[in-house]
Amino acid sequence: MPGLVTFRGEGGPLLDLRLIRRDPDAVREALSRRGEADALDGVLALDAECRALRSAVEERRAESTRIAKEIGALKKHGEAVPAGQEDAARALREQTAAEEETLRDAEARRDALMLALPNIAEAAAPDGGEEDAVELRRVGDIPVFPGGVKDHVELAEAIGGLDLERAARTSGSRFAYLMGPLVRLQMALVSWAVDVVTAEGFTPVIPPVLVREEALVGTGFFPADRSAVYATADDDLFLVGTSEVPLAALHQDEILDEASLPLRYAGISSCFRREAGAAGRDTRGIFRVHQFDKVEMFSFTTPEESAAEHLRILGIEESILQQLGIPYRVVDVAVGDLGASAARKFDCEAWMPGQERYREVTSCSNCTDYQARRLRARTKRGKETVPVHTLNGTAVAVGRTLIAILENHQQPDGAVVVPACLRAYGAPEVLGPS
RNA sequence: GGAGAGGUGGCAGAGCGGUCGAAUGCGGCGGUCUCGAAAACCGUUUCGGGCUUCACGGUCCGACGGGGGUUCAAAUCCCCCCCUCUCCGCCA
Repeated sequence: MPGLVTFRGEGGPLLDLRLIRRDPDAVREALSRRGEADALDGVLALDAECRALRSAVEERRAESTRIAKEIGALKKHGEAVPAGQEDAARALREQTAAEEETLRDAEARRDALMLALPNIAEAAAPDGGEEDAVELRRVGDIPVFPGGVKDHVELAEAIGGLDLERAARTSGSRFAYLMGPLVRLQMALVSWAVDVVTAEGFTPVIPPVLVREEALVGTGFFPADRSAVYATADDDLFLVGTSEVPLAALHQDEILDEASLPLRYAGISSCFRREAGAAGRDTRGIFRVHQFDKVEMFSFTTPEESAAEHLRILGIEESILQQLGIPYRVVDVAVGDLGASAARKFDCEAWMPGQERYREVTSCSNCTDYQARRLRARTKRGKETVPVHTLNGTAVAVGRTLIAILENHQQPDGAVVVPACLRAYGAPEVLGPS
């Protein structure tokens, strides 16, 4: 496909530069909620510099073209070129080259700053940091275990489904061998989830999990979260932490027909995370591991539809947890805890009896036009070309969902009753200790 | 991995140093004709950015896979990279 493009020379708008110019105070205030207000003034100063330089450079280029055309016309008609005209043109060009260098440099610095700015949060998103997420609701009854609670490691090992020690020997900490009955359970879970989201209009996709840097920049993981991503040693490829990355990049550099929106995809993939900076946290079991599998929903919508799509995705996530019989709560994540690309994020946290608290199992974000700008995924609005909106949400994060199933549905004898919806997909009714 | 051929507008496909953002065909859009439609005919149809405008618009710059170079002048010449295709090798 010859239309496949690598990188655009002159680059598209990132955070809407025009919006920044028109109303810098509003943007500054929005960014200050995320502690990034200062970065804006650097951008504004550089932008003014870039525009002044660009005007000057373009005038010179116009002059150069004019002279070149004159010379061309003369030569074409066999007439003599006035003495010194070519020398003058050369001198002008050399002058311009120096200015172009300055312009390129200024624009590169401006773009580097722009690339580091996070998205502007929705006004309704709560202020604050990690502790300031607002609980929206709790659904499902928390199970009680008079005879005592086992956590997922005990339960999984007892049924021959997990080997952590050998995984550590093979690959280090935060890896697992998932085995036997848990493999069957995972496969059922994935197949079922794919059916559920397919019924909701999401096209299943198995995407590449190794991607170029551009896809990670485009989705906002770079430069902000670079340390979380595995890089390959001999190739310029990176292992994705979520299929959101290749799904977003699916329509990179495209102008989508508005009538085709929303476009909905469900990525099925392994996910890889370095978990740098998480040392010592959640070290037990498979709650926080370097590799896990996930079914991920991803939507491209018009700007008007994204907020509704966000709630729709959240609804699907909740429906999945309800069908699995997992008690959960929904939280509205505070601005300071959003990823760079998100304008609003809802997490579903499942009750984990082994930890006696709610922990994140799914998450859905509205990235508005942030990723679309970076990836140049657009649609036509009359004569205008506008960025689309992108959203992503977890259908099933397999590892954490397995934990929630095991721990919530455990029996006094250590057996686990499998949710009914999975039985048609090849899961046994009960996982019994061997 | 080795050898070769290529990458041009939504698609097909010319152009191979000057007035080319780019012939032609198809498709799309608008119109004429028609009760309506088809056909025919006429017109129109890329993207990004700067300046200017309340706006409609105007004007200039850039882009022929990406980046760099040669030249007064590059889609056209040179170098590097990316991608596609064919053959060979290897492989699930």
